[in-house]
Amino acid sequence: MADTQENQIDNKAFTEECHKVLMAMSDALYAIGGKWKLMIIIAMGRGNKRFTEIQRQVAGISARVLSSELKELEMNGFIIKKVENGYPVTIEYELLPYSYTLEEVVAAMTKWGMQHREKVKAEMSAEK
Amino acid sequence: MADTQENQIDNKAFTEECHKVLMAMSDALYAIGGKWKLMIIIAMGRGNKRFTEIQRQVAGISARVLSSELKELEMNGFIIKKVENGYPVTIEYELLPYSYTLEEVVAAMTKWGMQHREKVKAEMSAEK
DNA sequence: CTGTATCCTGGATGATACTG
DNA sequence: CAGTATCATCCAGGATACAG
Repeated sequence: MADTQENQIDNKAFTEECHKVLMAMSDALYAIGGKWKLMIIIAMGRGNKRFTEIQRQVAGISARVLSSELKELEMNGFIIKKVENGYPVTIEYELLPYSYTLEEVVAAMTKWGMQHREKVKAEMSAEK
Repeated sequence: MADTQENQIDNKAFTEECHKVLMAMSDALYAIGGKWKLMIIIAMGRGNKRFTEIQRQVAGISARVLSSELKELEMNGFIIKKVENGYPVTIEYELLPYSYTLEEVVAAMTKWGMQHREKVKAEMSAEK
């Protein structure tokens, strides 16, 4: 009985904690989910600042999509667009400090991605 | 001159490293990207094993989508479907060990998601 | 309860051409 | 170089109904 009550309490707390975690994950996916945002941030973190540089580095992204992703990233405080007047005008994108709060996420995902690639490769050669 | 050469070497190595990281991220996004997979794994990690339990916990997912996501997760070795014969038949899904390799990723993302939520909330109240 | 079958729509993306 | 405009396409996912 006491056991049953405790279990109910535990389950309730557990469910609430689960909701919190799921909500956090949902928030994260909303902000940085999708096919490109993290990859753009990685490329920029490696020193790519110009539109064309980023596009070359992030294989497969089109100008239209890169343009709209950069706008979203700017709106959400991850990057800033800098326009230098001159001949010709020079445009550079830079990471803002908020991008660096993603370092752990990026590190964890890339590490996992590398392990996963190894696993898939091993399976490929295993099955004939 | 030597400086220029060294820079070229550095840049080349740097670009290659960037490619590796981007490829790893791309692999990871391919396997666990999308709106639902990580959330399903979180819910299952909290003890939800039945189809309906998972659907209730992962707010907003439809039966059709959950069904197809579970199939993909099973194909990719993240979960296993267990069928217990009885009256009625009981079906449970369980995380396989490979799901636990995602722990760091999940932890990093949920932590970031919580911080992000706080930041957004702070901005909301700031701008009247 | 645990799904599957259909139908359908919006938004994301690709392709291509064009501009300052 | 750094994009924008336009059009066509595709598919994830929602809604609903149904089935074992």
